[in-house]
Amino acid sequence: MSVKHILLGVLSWEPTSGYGIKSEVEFKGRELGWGRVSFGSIYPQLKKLQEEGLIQAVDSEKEGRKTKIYDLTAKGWNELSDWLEKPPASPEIRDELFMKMSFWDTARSNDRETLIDHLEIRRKEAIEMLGFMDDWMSNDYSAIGEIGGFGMDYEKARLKLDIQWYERLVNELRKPTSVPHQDPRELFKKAAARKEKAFREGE
Amino acid sequence: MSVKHILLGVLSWEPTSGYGIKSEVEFKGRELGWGRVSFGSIYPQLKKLQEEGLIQAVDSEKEGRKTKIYDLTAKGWNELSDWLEKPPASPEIRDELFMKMSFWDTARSNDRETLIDHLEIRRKEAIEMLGFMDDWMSNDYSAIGEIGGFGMDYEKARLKLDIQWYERLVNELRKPTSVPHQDPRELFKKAAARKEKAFREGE
DNA sequence: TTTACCATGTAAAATGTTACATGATTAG
DNA sequence: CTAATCATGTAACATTTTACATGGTAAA
Repeated sequence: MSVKHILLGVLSWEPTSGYGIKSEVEFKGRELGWGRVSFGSIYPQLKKLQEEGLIQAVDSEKEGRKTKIYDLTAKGWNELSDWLEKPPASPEIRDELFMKMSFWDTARSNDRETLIDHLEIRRKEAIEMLGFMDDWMSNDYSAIGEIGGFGMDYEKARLKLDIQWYERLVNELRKPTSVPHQDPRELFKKAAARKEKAFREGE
Repeated sequence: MSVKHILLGVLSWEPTSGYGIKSEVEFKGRELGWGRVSFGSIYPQLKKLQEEGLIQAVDSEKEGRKTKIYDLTAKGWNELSDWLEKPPASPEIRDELFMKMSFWDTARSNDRETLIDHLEIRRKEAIEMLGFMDDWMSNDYSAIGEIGGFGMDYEKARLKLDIQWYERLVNELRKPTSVPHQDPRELFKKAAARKEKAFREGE
């Protein structure tokens, strides 16, 4: 969790500024299991980390620019290393597509077209991202370590699975509607009745 | 985003209490792309949704218990449906394992065993979750709709990929260390030097 | 009778985002 | 010369979690 370790980690790659960290996260973090980080959390955190002695400002080589370049201190390297040693928390996946699909059967069951649209957008985005990762992994500028590289390979495998699945699902949705998968307590039937009743009484 | 639509969605399945919503989310939501929801956000939100007229308290069948059962109003059904119509936001994946792997090469490069431990834990968790989902999808109580069922099928495919990948990665890590994948600017070499320097100066 | 579970709620703390303010430098 | 990008920072707002307070019911 926490921006703190993202900042320490990014600085472990190379000393940079708050602005530089933002770009790194924007660029690499997107598909690497980090969320986003805003300036509003980066700058105060950098200040705090400096006060705690985990990072320090180093001389900026970029003349003229009023930029603060930070690097890890010994304490900072230790903090980062200690954090890596702890078992990672379970992944937090918040995917509105899946949330929406969970509710589709009760709330929008006779509209398949909109869901197909959503899936097509996702498919395009995933293909784009895969291309982006391929380019990125074969450019002559970026550093990819052994372990970090494994992570990226996996990310690519996952994207390929996603793309396949989006395609398969669109095909399924174009076939005629089938009956609910499993409904021992007739919840779907009841939900439809509740909905209808709500509209009768509501208007 | 937002607890709001999770509450509306869960209530679309079946009228229930704040406590009941929490259980549903704990139970199903875990692997279905929702985050967690705490009581501290459920109860205030339920109150708010009731004030806004999106949900209403219905008679509790459970005699004796002081429990408030909520159901959607017509307005609530519309709100849920409108939300489903909008293209889902991009997935937010926050996986500390991948974050940690991104930083492993600079901060803990000569410790492969700890990472193997992390991966083994993940593998076990994924296998457990897969078993849980299989049980759950074949019990005689839970309702699974057509669309929601597709989501679960995909989730299972993803878990299988995860398991395979954890295994493959552990195998890779047991082999001797290879050189960094790609390092045109010698960042890894420089990082090692910066780290060493920080410790020399720091102590 | 005691433990586990069912059940609701609030206040404080943590965390983070958005929007704004400000200004320098570089590329076209 | 003007747009894009580099660059830092704060204050207000939003969201959510944690911790606490409270109490009922069911099963062992």
